[in-house]
This record gives sequence, C-alpha cells and structure tokens, in this order.
Amino acid sequence: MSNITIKTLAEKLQVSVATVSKALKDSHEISGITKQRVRKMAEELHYVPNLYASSLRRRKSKTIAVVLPEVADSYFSLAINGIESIAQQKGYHVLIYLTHENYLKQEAILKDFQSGRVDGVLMSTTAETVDHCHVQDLQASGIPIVFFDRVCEEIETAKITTNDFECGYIAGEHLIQQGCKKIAFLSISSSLSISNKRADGYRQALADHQIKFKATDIVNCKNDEAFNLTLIKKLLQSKNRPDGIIASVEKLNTTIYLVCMDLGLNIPADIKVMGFSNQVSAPILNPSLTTITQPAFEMGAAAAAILFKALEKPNFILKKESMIIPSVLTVRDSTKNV
Amino acid sequence: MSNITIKTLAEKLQVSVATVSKALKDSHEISGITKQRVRKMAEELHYVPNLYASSLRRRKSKTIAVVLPEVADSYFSLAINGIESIAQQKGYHVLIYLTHENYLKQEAILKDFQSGRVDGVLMSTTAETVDHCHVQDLQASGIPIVFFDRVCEEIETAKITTNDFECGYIAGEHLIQQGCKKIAFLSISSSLSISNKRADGYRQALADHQIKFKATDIVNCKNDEAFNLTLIKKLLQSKNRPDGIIASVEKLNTTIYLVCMDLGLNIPADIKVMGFSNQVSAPILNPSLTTITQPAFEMGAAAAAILFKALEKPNFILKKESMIIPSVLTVRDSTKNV
DNA sequence: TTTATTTACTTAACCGTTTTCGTAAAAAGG
DNA sequence: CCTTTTTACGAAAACGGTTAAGTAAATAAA
Repeated sequence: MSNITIKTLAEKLQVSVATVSKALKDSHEISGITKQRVRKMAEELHYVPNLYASSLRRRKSKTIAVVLPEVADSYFSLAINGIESIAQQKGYHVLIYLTHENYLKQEAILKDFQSGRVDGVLMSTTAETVDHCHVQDLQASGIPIVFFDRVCEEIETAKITTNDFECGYIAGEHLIQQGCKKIAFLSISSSLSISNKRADGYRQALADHQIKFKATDIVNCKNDEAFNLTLIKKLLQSKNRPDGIIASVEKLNTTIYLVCMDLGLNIPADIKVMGFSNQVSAPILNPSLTTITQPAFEMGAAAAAILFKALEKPNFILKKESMIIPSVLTVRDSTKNV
Repeated sequence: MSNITIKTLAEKLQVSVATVSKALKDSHEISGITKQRVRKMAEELHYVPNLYASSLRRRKSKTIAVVLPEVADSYFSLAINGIESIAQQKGYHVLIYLTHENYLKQEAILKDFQSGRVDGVLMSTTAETVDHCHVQDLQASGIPIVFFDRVCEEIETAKITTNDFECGYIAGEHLIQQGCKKIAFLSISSSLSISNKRADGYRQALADHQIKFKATDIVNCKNDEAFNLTLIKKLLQSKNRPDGIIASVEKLNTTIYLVCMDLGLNIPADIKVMGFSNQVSAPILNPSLTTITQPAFEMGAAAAAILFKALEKPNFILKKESMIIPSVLTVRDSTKNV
C-alpha cells in the first residue's frame, strides 16, 4: 500500500488537504496555478488515492458485482467480456462471484452486498433458486440489480434476455421440418425461466405441427455431468428413442455427442441434434452442430450499460429498460436430412 | 446501503461502539453475556458491517485481483473457477480485470492497485508485455503478486506454470512418431514465456530426432482472428506445406480446422493436428483432437492458495513457492497414422 | 468611496470501524 | 484487610479522503 496520502502532498505544497483534494478533482474553487502544482506533485510522488477512504466518505464504490452460476461455458465467458468492457470504459471495477448453482451460496453473496460493498449488481440466477427474498432485501436497501439471461420473473427490475420462447419454437420447428417425429428436449432445471420458456416454445411448435407431446419428452438434467450422461444414455437406449433432440444449455451438447458415439448412433441419420450454444467449435464438431447462438457478449454489455445508467441517474426506472436481444439459428450437419 | 451501523447497535444496547465492535469479533475482553446481547441485536437489525470503513482502518480489504488477457477460452474460464473456489473458502472477494492483450491497459490496471484496493494480485500477462516496471512498482508497494500460466520471468515471485518445455517436446515427439517430417508450430507471441518454452521443447524434439528445423516452421500468430486465418491458410497452401501442426494456444485449433475444411485437407491423412487445449469438445471434433491439456482449474487454485498463504503470513517468501503442474497428452484421431 | 460579490483558499466535521489506552470494579493473593 | 491482578468495559484517536461552512483578500457594483 502506498503511504503517500493527500496529507503528504498538502505538507509538501504548504496548502491544506482540502485544497489538494479539490485540486485533484479539478474543482472550480481552486486556481489554475494551484491545480498545476498539486497535479505535478501528485505525479512526482506517484500519489494514488485510497479507494476505501473515498468510498467510505462518498458512499459510492465504483464497483459492481457480477453473480453467476459458473464460468465454465462459453456463454458466461463471453458475457463477462461484455460486462467488463463496458465497466472498464465507465471506470468501474467488477467483482465476480460464482454460486456454483448453489442457492445458499447465492443468498450469502447477496446478503454480503448490503454492506455497500458494491454500487450495483448484475446477476444470472442459479438453477436452484427457490425464493427471492434476498433479492428483494437487496433492492430494498437501495442497490440496483439487473438480471441477464437467467432472470427472476418475480422481481421488478431490468431484465436482459434473449427471445427464449421463439428460440424454443424455432428449434422445435426446425427439427420437425427435418422430419423428426419424436423430439426430446433437455432441460437443465424446472425452476429456471429460460429453460421453461424454451421448453414452452418447443411445445408450441409441436402443437402447431400436430405432433403429440408427452411429458417424458422433456428430460430434466442436473448440474452433474455423470448423472446427465447416464440419463441421456438411458434416453437414447429406450425402445422408442427420440429421432431429434434439443439441448437447452451448452454443456449438454458434448454429453449428447459422447453418448451417441458410445452407442454407435449416427448423427444426423439416427438422431438429429441441435443445441443452444456459443461454442466456436460448433462448425468443426463431428458432425458440425446446428446451434441457436445467444448474443452473449451483447447481453452482458447491455446489462452493464443499463446498470450504469441507473447508477448515474437517481430516479431511473429500471424495469422499463428490459431488453430482448434475439438469438440466431445456424443450421449445420447435425440436423441434416439424410 | 444499509444504514444501521455499529453505532445504532451501541445506542440500542446502551454500550459503547468499542464494545460492540469487540463483541462482534468475539474478543476476550467482552463477557459472554454481552457478546450474546450484541449478536442477537445485530441479527435482529440485520446489521452488516461496512466494508470500506473496516478496510480503511485495517488496511486490508480481503479482496484480490485477477488480471487476465481475456476470458474467452476455456483455460481462463477454468482457472477463474479454481481461483474463485479457493477465495470463497477463505472469505476473500475477487475482482476481475481483463487486459484484452493490451499492454497499456495492463499497466493502468496494476497502477490502480497501488491504492490499496486489493491485498494481492494473481496475474497472467498479456502477450504484448514489454517491460515489467509496473509489476515491480506494485511489489515495491508491498502488494504480493503471483503469476500463473503466462509468467514474467524477470520478476521474483511465485509462478504457477505447467511443464511447458516438456509439453512442447512431447508434442513434437508425438508428431514425429506419427510419421511427420515437417512440423509447424503456431506461436501466439514471441515475447510470451509459455509460447517460447513450448517452442523450445518442440525444437529440442526435432533436434533429438534429427529433423531439420527452419525458422519459418514457427509461425507467429496474433490476437486477431482474421489475421490468423489468412496466415494459416497461406501456410497450408504453400508448396511444401507441413504434414504436422501444433497449436500452442486453444483458439488456434478452431482456426486450423476451419482452414483445413476450407482447403479440403484431410486431418490426419494430409496433415496431423494437435493443440494445447482444455476444450471439453476435443473428443467430439471432426476428427477428435489430440490435445495437451493444462490443469487449468488446479493452476488457478494453486496460485490462489499460495497468494493467500502470503497474505496470512507476514514474511512469506513467495518465490520459493513456484510450482509446475504437469499437463497431460491425450492422443486422439487428429494425429492418427493412416 | 463604500458595499456586494467573487475568488481562493482553510478549518473542521464526517464516513463507520478498529484499536490503543485508561479505568472502575471484581477477584485473587498475601 | 490491603495490595495486586484480572475482567469488562468506555473514551478517543486513528484510517484517508470529502465537503459544508467560514474567511480573508481581490474585484466588481453602487
């Protein structure tokens, strides 16, 4: 920690600390000549202001928190990039917290924010989220929160999502058009809004094309790789296995491919596969994967931009700022009609 | 921001703020009965201590910074997971800063740390790093820094790396054993220690197997997708194109595959490909990719653990704690002998 | 010339904790 | 019973900035 403070500068320059402080802030109360002297001295002594002192006094920290389930898949990686690039531009710092899909952890993290550690919060909830009291407590204590991707429907605030329902619909319809009669949908959690919306869209597509839907067509995966592997294996070994499959989250794509390799199932001849994904490797998979790609970077950046607006303007109404940024379908070989 | 402070508690309980503070810290100076009263009241009023006040006073922030080039590839994603899991365990908070491979940005970020914003720093340098004065300045101001993966050789501190030289050697040797005679090595920067070490290992492997090495066999890529694409395309279109290629960083794998698809080159018949990578999709690529996989999560966790040791013990000698965690070669179809 | 205003500062309170030092009262020791 | 130690707490000074309020001197207005 640097031990030269505003006081050091004040003594060297024979002025008061107030003058130094104001000079560094380019206050109109200070003469040009004094400002110059102060700045020069600050430069020379490598003065760097103590963040905690200023945060304590100003009750602002120029820091935001990003709360995520995990950062292993490319969606969140890209989203972080988006968030960070806006934050850096605005001079904000970003704290990362991972919940590892654990609700209690998420609760503890949000509670900690009431200390005023951060000025605002960006969040994508865990799949396990049960209730949202902790989010409301946080809002009540005056800290704005913006959701992106995995949102809490119940909370009144800005939410940045992609067109999940439509994407589910598009996915379902695409497989139907490719000739699938029995389409499974891999969900990641029954309490997750994005998963449900995508599933709803998929069901609507089935309905619109007179394909009958069975409750077992929606397969609930978990945050447990081994569990998912056996679950999907069982699904694809069943007597009337699906001829089309939609992975609602990225990591399930790899699992599906591995199971198919293991069982000797040919994609797309035996089963057509498509997934929600941001992987750059989608085109070079075996076979190349048809994907619905979310605008991850843009969603992160948009969420951050809105949060900063709220931080800069006092009576900003966050909930009016919700945005839907559409995803795009890229058709590749994994759903080819052979 | 919560407006109930230690003072509120003190007034309600008719004791001094000092007593409350000590009681909450379980100080031996406070009687059991008083501690109970204080804790109960704190619980009731949802007291949460102001971080900035405490950081200012204690000159400790319980926060570390992680400085990375970017978080787009899976190496850094996994490393962040490793870091965060240890930090959460230790009650530390983690700030993320991305340099986007920009040296000036890195410099500015490190300079800011002199404010005492963080207690310690974990860093992987940008490929552009030219000198290290800013790192030394930071160290001089008493903030410990631990490098992982992309280290600065010149700085005396703990460095967590993988066995880059050996991996380069293993990669080169593997391709030689698979019958390659002309092996290209894609580097990401000539000023990056990991890139150079891997390249050195590769050259040693060539030398040990009496394969002649030309300077043009090492191809310097940049942090520019389009540039790399044309560069690699040119390489694979040349009259005597390589029959083996090693990608020293993950993102180049996709580029190589795309170029091969574009040029109609068959992997592994026309050219064998292997890469340094943590992609989970490696086994399902077309063809499945032979990889050298770095222990990303472990490296992040190890770096964090060492940093926390240094933060907890005063005269801890960081440089003695350097570690090398070996990577593993996984042979797949992209280097198969056909 | 006198009064009002502006300029360029200084003083001091304040943000919420932590921590040193001091001190009564209680307990222990002689 | 008197002295010493321990226990349990309080007063106050930090930590390093920010900012409201005050003030002397310079300038402008009357």
